Amino acid sequence: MKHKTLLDIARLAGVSPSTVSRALRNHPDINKNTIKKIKQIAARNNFSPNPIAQGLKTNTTSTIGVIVPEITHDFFATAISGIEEVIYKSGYTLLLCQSNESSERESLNIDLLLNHRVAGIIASISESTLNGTHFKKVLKRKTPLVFFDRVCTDIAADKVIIDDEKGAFDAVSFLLAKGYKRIAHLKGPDNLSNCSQRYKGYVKAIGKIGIKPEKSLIISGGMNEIDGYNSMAKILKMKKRPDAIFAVNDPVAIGAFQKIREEGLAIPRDIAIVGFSNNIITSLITPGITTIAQPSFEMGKTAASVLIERIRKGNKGENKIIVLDTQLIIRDSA
Amino acid sequence: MKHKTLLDIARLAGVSPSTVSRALRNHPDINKNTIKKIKQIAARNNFSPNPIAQGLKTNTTSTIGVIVPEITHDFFATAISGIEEVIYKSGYTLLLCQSNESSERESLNIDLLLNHRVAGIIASISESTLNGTHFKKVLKRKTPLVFFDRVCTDIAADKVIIDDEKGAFDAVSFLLAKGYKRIAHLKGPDNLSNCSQRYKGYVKAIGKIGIKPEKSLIISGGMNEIDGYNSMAKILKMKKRPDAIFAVNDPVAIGAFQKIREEGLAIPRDIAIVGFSNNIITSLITPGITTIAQPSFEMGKTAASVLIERIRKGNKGENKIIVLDTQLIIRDSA
DNA sequence: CACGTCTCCGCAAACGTTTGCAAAGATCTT
DNA sequence: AAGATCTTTGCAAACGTTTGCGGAGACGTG
Repeated sequence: MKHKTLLDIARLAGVSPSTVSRALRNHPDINKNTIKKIKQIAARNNFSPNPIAQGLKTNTTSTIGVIVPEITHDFFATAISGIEEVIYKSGYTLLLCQSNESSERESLNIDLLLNHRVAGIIASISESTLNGTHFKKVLKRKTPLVFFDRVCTDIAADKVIIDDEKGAFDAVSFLLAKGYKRIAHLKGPDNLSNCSQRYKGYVKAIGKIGIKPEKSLIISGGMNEIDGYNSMAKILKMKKRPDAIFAVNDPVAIGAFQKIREEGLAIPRDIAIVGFSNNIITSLITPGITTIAQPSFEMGKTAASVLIERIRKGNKGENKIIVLDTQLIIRDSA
Repeated sequence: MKHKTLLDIARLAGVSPSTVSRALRNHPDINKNTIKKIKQIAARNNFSPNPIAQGLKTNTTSTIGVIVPEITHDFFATAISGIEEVIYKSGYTLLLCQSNESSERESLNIDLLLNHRVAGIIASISESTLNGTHFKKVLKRKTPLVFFDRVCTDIAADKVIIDDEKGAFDAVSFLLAKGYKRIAHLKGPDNLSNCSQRYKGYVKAIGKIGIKPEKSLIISGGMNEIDGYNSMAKILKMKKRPDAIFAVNDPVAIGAFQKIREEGLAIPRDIAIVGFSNNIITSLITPGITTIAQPSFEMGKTAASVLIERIRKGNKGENKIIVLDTQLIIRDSA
């Protein structure tokens, strides 16, 4: 069965294609009755205009491109879910790309999306993205762009983030209040803005009580479980172990958790741990991991809303930075 | 900056647009040297043909539509990741839809994808999809279609599944071998083929040692944690409790797990539990949950490969049913 | 030399929309 | 009654490709 075209509807209604085109979009030039008649006929034939032809004519589509490092991360999966919800309601569709934490792949994804004439792009940058040169292409094409969570600081675009520094500060302050003295930090890559912010929060919190951060207690690594596992292994080999761990995110905390358990140590008795993100899993393991709740679904939703607003306004206006709230979730790991 | 067009390249090369079009696709009618020259010029101007114009002309796109019940499910997230991997490598892009377990939404998603002239569709049906009438539209449009995991039995399409009956049989047999006598089953919706298959496997396993399944030990519910939690609550109220639980999937197992823990019971001492899918989480909680490993990433990859093969062959040929292997993963919950 | 056969390329139509412009008829103004 | 203005519609070009067909020139053949 073939799709009906504007011309088919025009013939059925006894008018010209241009009238149908205008009628379906409630153009004020068209008579109210004509509009009603045409809409009826269109509905009866369940016609909807070919988005490809529309795209060709208008040089834009109703598709929104999304680039995330990895779909399988709990945080990104639920953020995408939030994005999908508002995009869907607004009549857009979602073109999904995965950078696999590779900057080159990210750049190719951008080319792909621009080539597809997406109406806008929502992105969270990869671990290996050191600067935003490839995002400049997006700006050049005047394609609306919004970052969420992992943002590019050198690119002028809307940004939806959380107060990572404050979250980290809260987490570490909590540990300090509990009486822990030597707190290690499993740090993420420096080029990721949120990681360096979390690091700042860590430094600030321990600085507040007059301690200087010990170099040896700061272990840099990636954002995955395996990274937490490896960093923890290093820590456990130290002669003077820390009594608590602040992990840059939950997967890293989980990795550390596993290593600690493997060594037969008890949490929090031998070593305490707090994470960041409030992935579901932190509530299911024993002991539950104290963490910072990050509104992932909400972040996806607002990123999408902000983007759509920008699209509707013709990509005009100041760049917004929206900061969402975090919350300390206390469980038994500290 | 505007996108370059075929015409721009044609002018630069001093040939007609048709020649450029053919040259870029290595049409045999075009002289080898001309091809080389045109390709050079195209590359230098980093031109790539406008997919929208191509789509209009050829009435198909290089986009593949994916419909899943929920992106946030571990299983679907990793399956999507697998899909993305092969789609990307093959030069296609991924249009993602979420049915939110709603059959109507699923139907709308199908309309959307067909309207967008996707090259093919990969789907896993929703919990509330009782029959495949809305998938008939896909067949009518002759759009290639492949189901994975949750398939529509009444629709002629390629299918990528696992042997759910065997998986369930293995899981329950394992419990029986361990000496458990009264095994309850937290069952999924009957309309989901894989759920009814798992149920069959359960019945078969306990039938094999001469026991008849007790009606009261079979609790129907959904596929989420909350369903497992609620079903478990019912079970714990029974006067004569089962000594083991076989859950239709891991989220349900986790829900049951939480309820059991809340009641202060011990796993597996008071009650044993086995799940299905091998979500990461089952390995992280204590005790680890015995489950059936389901190759989610692999399923996504093969679904995509099968679809692309079908697209390339012009949607011809027999419908394939590909059954992937499962594996019993023994942990401490039984 | 006349003809057929290849090789290579361009013309122009087509895909299904959108939109500037013109124009026909209706209504108003003086 | 004759313009002027407003309302409503249609014409035709355009968006950037693809593709059937035709044709110009090169080459071979008898």
